[in-house]
Amino acid sequence: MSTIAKALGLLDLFSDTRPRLGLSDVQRLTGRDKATVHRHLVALERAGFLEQDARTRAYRLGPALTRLAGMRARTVPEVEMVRTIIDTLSRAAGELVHISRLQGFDLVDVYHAELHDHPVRVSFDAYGLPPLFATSSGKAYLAFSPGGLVDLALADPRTWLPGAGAPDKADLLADLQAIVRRGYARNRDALRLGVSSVAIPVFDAASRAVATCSIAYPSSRGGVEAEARLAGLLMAHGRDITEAMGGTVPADVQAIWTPSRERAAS
Amino acid sequence: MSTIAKALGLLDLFSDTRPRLGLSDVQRLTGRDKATVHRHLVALERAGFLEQDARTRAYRLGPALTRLAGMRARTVPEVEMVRTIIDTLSRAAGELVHISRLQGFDLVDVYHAELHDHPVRVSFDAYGLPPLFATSSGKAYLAFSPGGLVDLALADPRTWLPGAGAPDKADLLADLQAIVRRGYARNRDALRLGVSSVAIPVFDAASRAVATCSIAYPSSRGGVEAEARLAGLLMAHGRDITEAMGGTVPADVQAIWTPSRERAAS
DNA sequence: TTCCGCTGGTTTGAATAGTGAACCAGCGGA
DNA sequence: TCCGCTGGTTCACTATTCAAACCAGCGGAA
Repeated sequence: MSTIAKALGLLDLFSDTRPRLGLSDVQRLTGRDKATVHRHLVALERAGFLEQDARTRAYRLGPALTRLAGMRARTVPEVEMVRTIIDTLSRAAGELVHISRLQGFDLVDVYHAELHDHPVRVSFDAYGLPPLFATSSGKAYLAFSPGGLVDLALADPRTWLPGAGAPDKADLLADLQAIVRRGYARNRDALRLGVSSVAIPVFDAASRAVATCSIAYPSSRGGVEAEARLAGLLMAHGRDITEAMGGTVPADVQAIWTPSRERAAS
Repeated sequence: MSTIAKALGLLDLFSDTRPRLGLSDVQRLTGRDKATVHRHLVALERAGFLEQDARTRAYRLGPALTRLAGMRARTVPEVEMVRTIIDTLSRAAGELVHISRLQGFDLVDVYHAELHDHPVRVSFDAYGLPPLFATSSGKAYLAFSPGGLVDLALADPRTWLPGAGAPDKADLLADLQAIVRRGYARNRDALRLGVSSVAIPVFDAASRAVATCSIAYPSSRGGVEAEARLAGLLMAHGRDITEAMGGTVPADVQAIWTPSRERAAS
């Protein structure tokens, strides 16, 4: 493991629930040497990736991150293009919409939008790297990926529902087939009670699923009709999203996403 | 110079005008060894701080930055984010600097600093909620906001100068246009006799004005030169302030804030 | 007060990483 | 075919990391 990876890994220790860490905290969490950890923290602080509270000496995420993230949002067209679509979608859905990319079996947030003012909203820890099988996004991804991937994913404990062990393969495959037929994946209260979601895959230029777009909503807000409405919204924009990211939706998927009367009209 | 500093320094090579860099570009810009640079780039990419275009093999800023910046925005109070900048600014200006956020048409204090020891100083009532048109901050905000907002503000008596009635719209619009051209708003003895101030807007991620940063000083302390010095100071830090709060300065405003010789140099 | 256990931070020689000149392969143009 | 560029890799040499001991400061308990 490279020094750089180790140092950057320290940034991942910070989370919504743990926003401030002291030297000893970091040392305990990583199990690494204290002297080294300290030098890394200082290096990160010098570069502006962390900043240190003058009083408590605790470290927190630094301003350089904001600066660079802003630059990325302005200069990386993928983000720019996806942003307008997701914003529109969030407004239309009235819920939290987010788009995540897959790195290994981790779902990492590319962009999310919450442009509405429901008093009750899903407060989503968009940056939590949830297990694949615990999310509609993860299932949407697997459903539209080559079969071998499911076995790989099943072999990795990090993809399992917390405290639930490996999912049953037969059940899972049936589930994934249903998703393909339906055109979208769904979740009700799986990862967190009271939170439901629907998700569709996003494809790359070679029509491989590489990312997902999902809408999360409070289960209290709706049953079957709400799900149908939100899933319909997602599928209606599915092609736009994939194309904004430079990809192509496979014809068979597009056929499911396009209601038959529209297909007849076009 | 540590390995970490070198690697993180690579991220600073990316800019709005240079968003995509190949290995050779980075090597040339840094003057460092190609093998090392390559290893650093790969490490950054693995951590998600960069991503590589599959086709051109060029690197660009990665999604981890968005993820971490979002976390920072949620976990670090905005006061903390701007504090160091405002403190520095106050020391450099030798005057009272404050940053206010707009809630409706009220300017509410986010943070202020007065790190100097002039015997004569502007004593500021941070909780006074002064009327919008009576402050340089208010005018800075309106000048850089969509036109419709002016009419809304004019319709609200709470924004008027105390005891003065509604401002004349034509005068006001001319005033606001001058502010946009100048890059900052100013006030002399408007709200309180003997108190002058200069102000610039602070923008959010969508480049909308959402707050202001101003410097208040005793009118006795200076005329045109003092104003020019303080306004210059403000504009020089304008981008830092906006970015510290997670926002983006619109290109046209940045062009006014950046002296032409600096623009030529970069 | 004195002790204790914690905190952040620094120093030491032995082990382990990172470094950089030279190298390779691929591509587009003359 | 050659050239100059690109991104990427290899292997002696060297700088960094490791582990442990150390320091100073703080807050609570005896």
